[in-house]
This record gives sequence, structure tokens and C-alpha cells, in this order.
Amino acid sequence: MSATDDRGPGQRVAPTIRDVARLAEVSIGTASKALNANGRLRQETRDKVIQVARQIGYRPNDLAQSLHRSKSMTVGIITNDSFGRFSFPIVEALEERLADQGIAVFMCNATDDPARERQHLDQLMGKRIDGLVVTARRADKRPPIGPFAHGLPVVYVYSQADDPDALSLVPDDEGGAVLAVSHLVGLGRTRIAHITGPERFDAVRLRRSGYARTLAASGLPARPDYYLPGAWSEAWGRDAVGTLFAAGREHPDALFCGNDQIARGAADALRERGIDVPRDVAIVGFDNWEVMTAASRPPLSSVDMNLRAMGLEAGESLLAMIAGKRISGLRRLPCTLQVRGSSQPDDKDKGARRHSNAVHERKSG
Amino acid sequence: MSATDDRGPGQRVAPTIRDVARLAEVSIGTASKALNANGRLRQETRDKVIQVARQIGYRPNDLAQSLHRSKSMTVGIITNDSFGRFSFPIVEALEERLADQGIAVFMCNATDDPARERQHLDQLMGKRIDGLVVTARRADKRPPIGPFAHGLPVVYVYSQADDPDALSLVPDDEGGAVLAVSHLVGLGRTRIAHITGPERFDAVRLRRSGYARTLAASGLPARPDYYLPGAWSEAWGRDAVGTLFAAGREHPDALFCGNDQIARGAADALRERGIDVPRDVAIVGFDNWEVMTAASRPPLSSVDMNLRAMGLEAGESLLAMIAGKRISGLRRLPCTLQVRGSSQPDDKDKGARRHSNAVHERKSG
DNA sequence: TTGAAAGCGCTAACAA
DNA sequence: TTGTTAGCGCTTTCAA
Repeated sequence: MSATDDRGPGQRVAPTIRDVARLAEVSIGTASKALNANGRLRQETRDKVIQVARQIGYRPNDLAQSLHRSKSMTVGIITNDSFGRFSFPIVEALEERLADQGIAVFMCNATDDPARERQHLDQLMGKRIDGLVVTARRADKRPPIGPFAHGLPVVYVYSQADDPDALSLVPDDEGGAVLAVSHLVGLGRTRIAHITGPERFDAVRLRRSGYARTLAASGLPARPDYYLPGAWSEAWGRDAVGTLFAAGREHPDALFCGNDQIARGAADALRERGIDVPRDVAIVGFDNWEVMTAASRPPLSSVDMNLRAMGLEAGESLLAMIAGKRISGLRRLPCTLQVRGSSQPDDKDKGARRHSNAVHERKSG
Repeated sequence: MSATDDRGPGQRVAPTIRDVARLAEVSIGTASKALNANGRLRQETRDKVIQVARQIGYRPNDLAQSLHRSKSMTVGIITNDSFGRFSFPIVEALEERLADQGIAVFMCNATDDPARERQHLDQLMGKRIDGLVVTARRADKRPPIGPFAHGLPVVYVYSQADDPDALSLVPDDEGGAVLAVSHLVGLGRTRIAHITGPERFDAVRLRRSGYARTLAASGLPARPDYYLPGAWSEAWGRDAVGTLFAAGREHPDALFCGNDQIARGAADALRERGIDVPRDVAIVGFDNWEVMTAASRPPLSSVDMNLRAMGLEAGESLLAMIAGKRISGLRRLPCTLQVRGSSQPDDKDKGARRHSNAVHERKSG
């Protein structure tokens, strides 16, 4: 059943403080003091006001309050991820952190369309947001958002821009790669290949750099034929394994993959070739995307970018900026390694977790 | 580099209409008329005001405007999906539709915690939202949200509640199953098994019902051993195939799976047994989740719940309700079938798309 | 301890 | 055609 009919707009008239005052037989000023627990008031009066307010379901109008204080207690978040896998945990954590402080979040999806972005921005400025968060599907540099009233706190998360007044928060991709490859080296692997995504991604270049750096630091040779950039897909993971394990080549004994989809494709391809994971070849992926890591056989070890933590950090910073602190520049937040069966010969999937304690901060490059 | 220092809150003072009026040397009332394109004004005056406004970057304060009109031009959306796969397309489409009308969306995540939900609701009431959307991770019935000012337009999407004044929008799971199974029957399959999720889900019961109904309508027997409820995972899909294709049993020639993960697991298991998909066994999944359908070998045919369309419809209905129309009850929105290689013997993955034209509307059960 | 009133930024009704 | 003003709901001085 689906009923429709129009009786005109429901007369939703929320009670005002004036109503409370009238019923409690006090002045508006007194009612305000009572409800805001400030000013000197007789306890009796205070109680009566509060009592009445509760009875009639009074809820102060934030709009009026904001107008008065010129603090809207709202922030905007503009995303270009079409709200996908990456921005979601970030947004969720951010929203959680801000809701704690009574700050509400306007959600705007720009779908990589600059026109929509401007439109949203204009709307948000009209709402007099106290801060702005910009996020994306990839952590690469983007043109700074704007223009808008100077002084608005802006944080880019999983995204970065050349904005001297804004803060950018991105994962430490290079450090994550170091974690992964060090782990493989620690298992005694010496022929570690790197299958990864398209080179136009910052993440690909940074992760490769961490890979190369760790090999060098471990005294292992850098073999150009062991570096395979391609696509972010399972199919590419399978193809790459086809190449690496072709007859007549020296086969790798470990794979560091640029994401979990590649890693899973690789695991599937190896199994089909009768190559045991992790005994013959250990695998570590990237993203720690549960959908992939759990479904893979064996479950995938993977680098976690800790997107939730990034979201919380973004919230924290934004609150500080709203409070008047000036924060800017680029911060790279540490990744973590989650070890599972694909790189853990003995007791599979114990879920041991290694933390990178060092916070890596370096300049945007 | 990451710089921090506190110079106190940046004095962000947005220009007001008073500023515009002063600079344009007119009264506030005149400025207002000019900017809002109403009232009779000399073209010259109008132009001057607009000119000045543009120069100083004037943007009307929606807060003040809202206070005056008692229309906040905002709606709240409370989700319990921890913003996942299902609510995302819905929210995105909804936001898009509402942004068109200048309505901004407050995003609140309640993570299935009633306390957080109430807290968010209270905040939203304070913001004087014009409407509310509630969404979830599964389309099952939930307790009605509230209480709050009566008359607030409420739409449940991918979620439903016994609220006589609210509208609930859910996918037509049964119809989707009919589409899938009819398709398999149309391919000449006669032994169609159904591997699906936990029976506590409404979706599982409804899809089963569509499955059973279609078998009956096609004169095919309902074999109890061909119905396998379990978990929503790839592992279950693989296990179920193990059961169905055990030696000494009559094997199915088609599988209708309750979601794409199950379907993919099943496809993997069949391939490993040397059973050809779709020649020996055709497969149709549910959700049309690209991550799964595309990575599967062969690519999966799947039922699409058209979540984006649900989001748009929710936006549409909400706008109508805000405009005063009363809409309530439960609406089931049609699913679509996307045919790919897993059920298409000849030319694989042509992406032919069949639409169910009938809109199924029935009472909540 | 309480009341009165100004003002936040804007719109709309009414005067001029 | 333009100006004046009340009022949206709230907080915060300042008086009483």
C-alpha cells in the first residue's frame, strides 16, 4: 500500500523559548538563563522553566543561535569518490568525531565535476560552515578548492592541494611499502616482485620507491623485470603472474602487490599453477580491504592505510583550526601491516598486527 | 612540512546585505529587492546593487533566511550501513537530486546504535531540517525513528518501519528473483538450485519466494535439496557447490545465488571441478556489484536493485512531501537483470539488459 | 533575582 | 521607485 494525498504542508511549529517563558510565567531572558545554566537564578525558577521546556518538547533553534553567535556548528565535506571505498571510512570517522562536539556535517558529492564543486561550495558558504573537508578517490594532488572567504579552515584528506593555508592528510604510501617488503625480507624471501597499478598514480610511484629502498637496504638486487605496473584489477594480477612465472625465467618467491585486488588475482593464478602460497610464494597486498583479503585463498596479508584514523585526525585538526589554531602543510599518516595466511607459513591467519611507530612526515613531492 | 601556530580565530566576517546597501547607496530594503529580483526597481539601481554585491563577494546568509522563512533548506539522513555498499549509491543519488533544489544534506551515521541515533535526531531537530531520510544495511523492518515534531516528512530507504506517516522504499526482491529464474528457465535449464544467505533476512525469504513461484509457474519441481541458505560469503558459495555436486547426486544445471559473492564462490568452485560455466551450469547472482561481477570468471549475470534509482525516488518523494503532499506506505521498486557471461553461452558479456517494466507494489508483509 | 531591549542578517509589508 | 520597520528565535548586556 502506498497512500498519497495532499492536505497542504503540515503545520510543524516547533515551540520557541517565548512559549516556554509564557508557560513558565517568566520573561524570555529568564527562560534563556535557566535553559543555558548561566546567570544567577532562583533554583525554583530554573526548575520550573526546565520542567516546562521538557513538557512541551522545547528544542532550541540552532539557526537562531548560529545567527547570533556567527558560528553555524556545521562543516561541509566535498568528496569526489562518488562516496566509495576510500572516502567512506574517512567520512564516517570524521562525522563521528565532529558529532561529538555537536557539529553537523553537510555531505556534498562533486563526482569530479568542477562545476558541481563550485556550486556546492557556494551553497556551503551560504550555510556559513565553520570548516571544510575535501576528499577524493586517490591521494594525488588536485587544484586548490575555492575561492571563498579567506580564513575558512580547510583540510584535504586522502587528497592534497597547493594551498598555503590548508592542511593535507595522506597515507604514507612509501612507509607502507617498506613495511610490506621488510616483512617479506624478514621471511627470508630474496626474489620479491612488485605488481602494481598505473604509474600515473602518486601511490604507485611512492610504493615502488619504498619497495626499491627496502630491497637496497637489505642488499637485494633491484630487478627491472620484477617491477610490473599495470591496472588495479584482479585480471592484471593474474596476467602478471603469467608473465613472472613463464617457463625459463627465475621465479619470484614473494609478491608485493599494489592493492588487494591485484594480490588476489595473483593468489588465484598461483593456485591454478599449483604453486603454494605462502610456502613457494608469499604475498602481501595493499588496502586491507576485507572483501578481498578474507575471500582470498589463503587470506591476504595487506597494508592498511588506516583511513578511519585519517578521518579522526582530520576531525581533530579541523576542530583545532576552528578554535583558531593555524595548521597547514602536508602530513603523511602511518600505515600498518596486517599479516594473514598469504605470508605466514606456520599458523595461518592469526591476525598478528605490526605497527609502524614512526610517524613519517615529509614534504609533498 | 606541517606548520602550526595560533594567531587566534581568523576574522572571517562575511559581508552582509547592509554592507551592500551602504556601498550601493541605497536602503537595505532596496538592496534586498534588487538581489531577490522582486519588487519594482529602476533597472539602474538594480544593476548597481548587483554590481556591488558581486564586487564584495556578497553571499546571502542562509541561516538568517531560514530563520525568517522557517524553512531550513536542509534535510537529514541517518544511516546504519556504516556507509557501505548499499546506502552509498542511494545517498549519492539522493544528495544529487536535493542539491538541484538547493537543499543540503546532513549526514549522520548511527552505526546501529539507538543512542547515537537519538542524539543525531536531536541535533537534526535543532537544525530544523525540512525532512529526514533513514537508510540501512538491509531492507528489513526496523522500529520507527522518533519521536520528533509530528509532521516532519520521513522516508525510509532500503529500510522500512511501521510508521503510518512515513514512506518506505525497498527493492522488489521477489520480482528480482523472478527475473533471474525466468531467465534461467528461458535458457532451457530445468534443475535450478538456489544458494543464498541467512534466512533471518527478509531478502532471503522474498527471493526464495520468487524462485519457488517461478519454478512452479514453469512446471518445474521444487526440490528441497536445491535450496541452500547459509552465509553471504564466497566461502559459502564454494561449500554449497561442494554439496550440490557431490558424487551420486543429480547435479543442477543452473544456480540462482542470493548475492554476487556467493555466485562468485560458486563459479570458482565449479571451474575447479572442471564444470563449465555457463555451458554445464549457468549462474545468476544478485546485487550487480561490479567488484564481484567483473572479477569473476566468467563475468557474472546479476540482478540489479537499482539503488541509485531508489535514491532518486526517495529524493523526489521527499521533495513532494516537503511541498505538502502526504505520502506513506511501502513501495517496492523494480529490479533489473544484467546478463553477462555466466548465463550467456553464445557471445559472452555483451551486457544486454532486460528491464522489468511492471512496478510491483504490494503491502508490507 | 528578574525584566526589558538591542541585535545577529534577512525579508516583506507598509509608508513615503 | 525607494525607505522604514517589524519580526524570525535566540543571547546578552543593562536596568530595575
